[in-house]
Amino acid sequence: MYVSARADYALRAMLAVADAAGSTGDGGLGGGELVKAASLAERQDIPLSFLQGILLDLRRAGLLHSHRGTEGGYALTRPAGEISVGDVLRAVGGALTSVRGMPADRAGYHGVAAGLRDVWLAVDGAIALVVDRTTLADLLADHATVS
Amino acid sequence: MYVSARADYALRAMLAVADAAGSTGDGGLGGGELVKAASLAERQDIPLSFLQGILLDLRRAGLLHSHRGTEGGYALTRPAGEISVGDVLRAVGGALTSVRGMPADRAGYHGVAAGLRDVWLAVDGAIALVVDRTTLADLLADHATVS
DNA sequence: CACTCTTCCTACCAACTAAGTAGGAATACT
DNA sequence: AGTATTCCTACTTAGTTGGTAGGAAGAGTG
Repeated sequence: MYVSARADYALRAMLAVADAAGSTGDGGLGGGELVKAASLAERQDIPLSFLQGILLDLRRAGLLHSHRGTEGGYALTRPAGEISVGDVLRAVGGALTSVRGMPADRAGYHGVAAGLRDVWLAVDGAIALVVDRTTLADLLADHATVS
Repeated sequence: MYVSARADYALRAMLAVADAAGSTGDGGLGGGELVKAASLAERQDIPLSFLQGILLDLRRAGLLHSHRGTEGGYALTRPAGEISVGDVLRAVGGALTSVRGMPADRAGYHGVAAGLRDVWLAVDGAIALVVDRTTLADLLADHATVS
């Protein structure tokens, strides 16, 4: 699996939004506090103008909602426990597994190589199992126990 | 997971070599019949000069041995049942999972994103489980039952 | 209305990688 | 000597990734 900078930044930004909302006392139920892009960029060391494009993707995917103006910013549309890592990856990245740039399920093998398609599908399923089971809340909880 | 053209071709070529050796009656035990690069390229629709570089990688990784000259070609160094898909992928591709071009195990997260590293390691493990369990012989057997 | 702050959106640039090509040197057999 | 094949290096080309710039549109304030 290749995790692009875009996908990496997207996850870090989502975690930072979830953390900011959760730390204000609403129990991480989402939708509360608005966080500004500039604040996210600074807290996770992400180039601001690059981050803005990523946040736009996340909003279009329905994971964030935003508000403009002086008191504007971003917030989760759902509780952190209902947003999985896979949701975020698919919002910015497309397919989890790709073969030569194409999604794994249309490979076009012939002859003796026909079985390879099933291997890629099995890999895709195994990845999905991990990333769909892990939620943002899980990751935040890990962090809390460490610090 | 991203499967590059190189990795894809490598697997198809290995399968074609294994098949050619197996169909000569030695039971697929490897090391027998030599197959020419040109024959592999034609049977699996791979650009010949590109394939030659890939075969070189596979030989350097110890999966193939080669012989030059008029009756030259390539053959497996081990039986097809002892070569896994993961062996081939690692021979041509490097790490199975990478984050922004770096191997998954050195990510450098801080703050609230610290838990991400464990996610990537879990993904890497899940992929490895699939590709290390599947051997070339498994894939050839699948093909045999279909055709 | 005028002003400020923020998200929104498009276009663009530089660097890198992947995919494929070309041409020849080394080796093996006849 | 000659031929066939692997071996190896350098190169080209096209696409993607990571990142920047500059403004338009909306939201609040006096």
